[in-house]
Amino acid sequence: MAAVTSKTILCVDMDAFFASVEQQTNPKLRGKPIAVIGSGGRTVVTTRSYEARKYGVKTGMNVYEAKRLCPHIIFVIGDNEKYTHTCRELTKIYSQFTPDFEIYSVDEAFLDLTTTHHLFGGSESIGKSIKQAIKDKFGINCTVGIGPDILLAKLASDLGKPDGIKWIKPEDVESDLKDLPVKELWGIGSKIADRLALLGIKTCEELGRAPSSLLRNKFGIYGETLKAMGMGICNRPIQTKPEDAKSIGHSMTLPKDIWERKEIKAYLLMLSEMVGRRARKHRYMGRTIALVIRYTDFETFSKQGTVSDFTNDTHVIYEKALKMLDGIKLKDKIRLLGVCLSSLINDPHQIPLVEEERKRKSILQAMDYVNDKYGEFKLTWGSYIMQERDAGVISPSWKPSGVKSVNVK
DNA sequence: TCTGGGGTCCTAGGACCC
DNA sequence: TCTGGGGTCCTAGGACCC
Repeated sequence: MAAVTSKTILCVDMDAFFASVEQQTNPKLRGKPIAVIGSGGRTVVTTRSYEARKYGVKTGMNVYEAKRLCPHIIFVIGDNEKYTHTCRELTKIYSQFTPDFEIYSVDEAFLDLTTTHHLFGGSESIGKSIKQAIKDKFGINCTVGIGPDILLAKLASDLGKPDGIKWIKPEDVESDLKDLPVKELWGIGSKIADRLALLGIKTCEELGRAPSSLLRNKFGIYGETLKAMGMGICNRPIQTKPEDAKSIGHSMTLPKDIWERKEIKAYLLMLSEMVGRRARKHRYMGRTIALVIRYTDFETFSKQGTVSDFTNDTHVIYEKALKMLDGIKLKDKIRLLGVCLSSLINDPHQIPLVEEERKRKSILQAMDYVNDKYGEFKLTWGSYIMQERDAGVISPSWKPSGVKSVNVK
């Protein structure tokens, strides 16, 4: 392999982003254990402050469990506006240091400083400047990780948390990864970690030294990637231009489990409209439609089908979803319903976004991310879209009464 | 009193065609 | 007598991420 011209990647990861924003907005919350949750009745903890973490409160916990662990925890319903606004402002800070950055999610970004770090006194100096700028402007902390690739920059930010700055230099990769559990790496979850453990591989060093043939045999095409990851090598480039979406979907845990077909249909229509409307707004059409169902006992499955023509028409999506529902003999009450449109193409009837709006589109994606997180019907994806929604895009005539309870607040 | 939502990528198996 | 196999499309499900 040819000697790699080392890149310099910087990862900025907000510390407890939503919770920090809330604490900054409302001084009464500062220094206290808080958890940001959704507005629905069956919500979970999305972000918890560092004060709450001390009690063992974790992301994904339901509110009762969080309360049990931390009786004086304060729950705050998430406010997309605040987070998307902050995210948008953050990009202004990043762009001062490089044109090549990727908004990976609403609270995380990667900056490629390879060609610009020398202009600002080095990457560590940039990291400090960014941290300070964010602190000054928003009063919140972030952690900066620096590394020769995206995997290591991300790892560095994880290791540096909270409110830290950590640099994994090329010459330190080997020692930094030596005893690091593989689970710490971005892309290795609990299942893969378990399977690796069965092979006697627990640390990154062991992973990097494992025989390719073994990994390939056990993990297929991903085996090579895993081995490279163990050595701290990652070829994923910074995506400065957002890629086209592959799917657009919405799902919701219903306010209560339902069985009545009439009720199910009402939700399916609503979900189909949410999907169709988003596809139309972003100029996509698709021809694969999936219906997702979760029963009371959490058993979850999906059924998908293909329609002959690409569509983003609410009713085409709805009718297909309904047809697939007809093919299912429900064994229990339904807890969650979802509709997803995939096999997407750009809507040929619409003019694609011009090049100059690329960056803006990536910000949009980040905002989508927030709204995805609070994907309930009443929530918007960004301020400028809210107006249209407020204008009543969803006809109240077919809005099922049951949804109202979701919409409240 | 239970357990969110939106994505991407990968695999495996079947249908169908040449 | 015997038995093919590549390629593509499609569906279902799992793992991972924020």
